Amino acid sequence: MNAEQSSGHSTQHEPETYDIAATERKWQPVWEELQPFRADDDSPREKRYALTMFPYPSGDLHMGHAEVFALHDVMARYWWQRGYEVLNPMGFDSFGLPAENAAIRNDEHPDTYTRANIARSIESCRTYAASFDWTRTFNTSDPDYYRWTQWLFLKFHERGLAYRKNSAVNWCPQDQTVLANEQVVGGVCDRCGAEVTKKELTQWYFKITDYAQELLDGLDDLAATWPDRVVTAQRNWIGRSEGAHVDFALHTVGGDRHVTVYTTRPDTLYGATFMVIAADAALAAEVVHPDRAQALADYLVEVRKASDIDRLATDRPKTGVDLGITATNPVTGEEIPVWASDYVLADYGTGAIMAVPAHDQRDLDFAREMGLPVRRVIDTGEDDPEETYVATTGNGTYVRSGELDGLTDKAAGIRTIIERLEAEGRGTGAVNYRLRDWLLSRQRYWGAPIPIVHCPEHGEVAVPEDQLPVTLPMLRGADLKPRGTSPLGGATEWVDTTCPTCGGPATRDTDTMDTFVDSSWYMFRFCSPHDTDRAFDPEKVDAWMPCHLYVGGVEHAVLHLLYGRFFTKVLNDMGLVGFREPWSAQLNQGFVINQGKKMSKSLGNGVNLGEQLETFGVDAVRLTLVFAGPPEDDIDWANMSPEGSVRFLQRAWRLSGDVTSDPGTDPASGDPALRRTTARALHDASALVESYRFNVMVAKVMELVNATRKAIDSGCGPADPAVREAVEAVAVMLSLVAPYTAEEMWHRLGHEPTVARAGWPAVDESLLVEDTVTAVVQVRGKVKARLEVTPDISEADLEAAALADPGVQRALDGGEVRKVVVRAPKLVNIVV
RNA sequence: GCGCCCGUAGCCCAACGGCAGAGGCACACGGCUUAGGUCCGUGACAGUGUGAGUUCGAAUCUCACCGGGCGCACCA
Repeated sequence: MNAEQSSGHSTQHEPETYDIAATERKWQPVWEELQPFRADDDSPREKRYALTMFPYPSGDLHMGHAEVFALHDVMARYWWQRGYEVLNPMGFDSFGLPAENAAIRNDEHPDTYTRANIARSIESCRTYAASFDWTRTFNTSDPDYYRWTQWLFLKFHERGLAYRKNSAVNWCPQDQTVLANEQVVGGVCDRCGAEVTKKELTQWYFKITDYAQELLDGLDDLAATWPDRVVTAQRNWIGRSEGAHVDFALHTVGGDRHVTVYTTRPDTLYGATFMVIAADAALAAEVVHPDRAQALADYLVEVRKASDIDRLATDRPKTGVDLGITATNPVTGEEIPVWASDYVLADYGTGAIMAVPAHDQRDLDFAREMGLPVRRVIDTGEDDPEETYVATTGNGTYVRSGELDGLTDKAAGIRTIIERLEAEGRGTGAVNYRLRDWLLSRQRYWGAPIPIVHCPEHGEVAVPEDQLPVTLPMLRGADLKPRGTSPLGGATEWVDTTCPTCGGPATRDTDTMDTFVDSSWYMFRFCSPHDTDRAFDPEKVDAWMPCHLYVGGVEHAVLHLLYGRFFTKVLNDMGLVGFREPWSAQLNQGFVINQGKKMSKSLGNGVNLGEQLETFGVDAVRLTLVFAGPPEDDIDWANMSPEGSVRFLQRAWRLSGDVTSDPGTDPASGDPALRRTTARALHDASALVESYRFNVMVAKVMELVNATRKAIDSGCGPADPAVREAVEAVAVMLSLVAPYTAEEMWHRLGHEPTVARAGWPAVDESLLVEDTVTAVVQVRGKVKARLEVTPDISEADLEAAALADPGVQRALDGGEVRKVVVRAPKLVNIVV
């Protein structure tokens, strides 16, 4: 569809043709003028905060953006129509690697690329008619924003929640920077897919583990309004387990010492026949017998060669070295050998385990490999693991377990052992989490500098708040090339500074923050985006938040969504916000795919959004995406029909030209049947939007359009007030999905812009009550008759009517009626 | 290996335990048209992946299996 074609084909039969391109051009400037979606902090209306994950500014929008913005916009626009004051902001997560890499390639500054892309993105969004409040926009790479990112870092630092430690960290050789655990998926870099290696480095961390239990508990409430998969992913990621810390006496050459292990099965302590220490834990090197030190060192070399991918392979044979020392099993008093292996992780639990080969498959595999003893202490009725090499983990009767012998209850066994250990001072019940602290420093340029100065005298010194922001030095092109250390280190003038405490020479921290830090608090900033005195205005934040709906991709299930929750809890502890969860409800959209596969350059199956918009228009593309199916489902563009969407929009548009009654006509005297259809459509559409069934909502509008067409052509006629009522309802409902068409319809109906703020028509409840209802009569569950009855018919009357029906009588065929189930006024089922 | 979600017409998808079809695409036929479809109308097409069970009644609840998708997975 384009303008030339339509005007060229105007005929006396179709004098009016809907010119999509012209309509888009017509209303855009009008909306710019009206600014119908500017959120007013002081509005007396009830507030709604509709947030969609702000994007990295990649330039033109693509199909994925188009989908999420279309879905999100349905809810934002619906809330406006229902009379809420809606905050629907948009900004850009504009720090990050793509801009930096582009700057290296093009020998420029990342900001140049970033700003150009942001301008294009905003333009695309405006054409797309997303109902964002552009007066609140910001970019996380602007000093006005990252100054507050730095301020928050300092607040965390004050509270001991930002700290530095040395440890083996994830290193992406491609991006030349460290990564948080959350950014490593299956051993590869989440961003670039390169195989992640380990590196021993001193890095900054946020102490998210302090909030592990609360992050977990909060999910119980969110489970009702968040997608299951996100809640599950976060639960898994936090990975709470219950068990015990058990102390073992370790006999080393240098003397005895205690080592604590973490176990979820303290009840199997009698079956612990050896101990394993993580090979890369400092402890292993400390306790190893001198004769075995070389073997351990050799082994470590081997271990470090193995990539995460190798390490994650579950069928990988167990390896390890005997440390040449023994430990005392605290309940049996036995001396058991101590080994080092890479199947024990240094940074989980205590980095050391008690091995119970009979009841843990990993320990059994290791015992088998090394020829270590296996002792069954729970008889589950299955074959002995010692013979089958299959560890038994189920319930059974304790054997060879001292005071536990004869017990059959696992919980009781665990309780008994913990009580004994606690009484003897050899252990205690313990809870452990899989969640690790959040590694936030990055060795790249395009991020917020960490506002810390390192002083030879005073160590880590916070940059005073009044000296924020610590702005990035001007580096460009080759200066930004990754060298394994932060590019900021090369800016010596910037690095060399004075200690805020003593005034002596000192150096700035040269790492920048993970961009996930920027996005962990942006939802607060939107509430007072131009505040120059503070990160956000607590009063405004409490007025708008928590967000009533957060729409975005499920790929952030444990990254952004966990970090943002963590920040919110800390800010609440600091007294800056009045709530502990930032997003009350969440919706994940699916992907737009093509021909069954993810769109990609290599497959050559990409769909260009710009071309689709050019060909079908903004409204039709939006409509297609919303109508395609449930929002969470993937959309295969190859199965979609934007042509059909165009046709429907024209069909709807045409209705607006057929209405002959005047604006403001009282619909009360209108055709009752059409009025009921309209009322029903509005009523159903509300419920459907509120439950995110946007595709079904669109179907309801289509139904109303069809009914109205019929009423005009072969029913009450175009002059009937019910027709105007119906078409106006179509325009308002359509404004959630197809804003241009809806506006044009509204205009043709004789109204002033904008339909987007016209308000949801009030539904006359009496019109929702049907005069008659079709009652179904079943015999043996099969439909045998339909009766038109009043909605308030009594069960007895309905039963009598059903039994009197000739068709039913025939079906009964004289058989004996054993039971009659009546569900007035809809159904009767006769059991013979 | 463990857990979760999903299988309805040629296709995309609807259906408080109660008439399997709301809507759309594609298709066929008719109308309007010099013609076309971006118009109007009509129609055909599934018995709900398979097998059991619960129930007066199952697409819907339960179990098993088949097929597809997702998450977790050496975390002691």
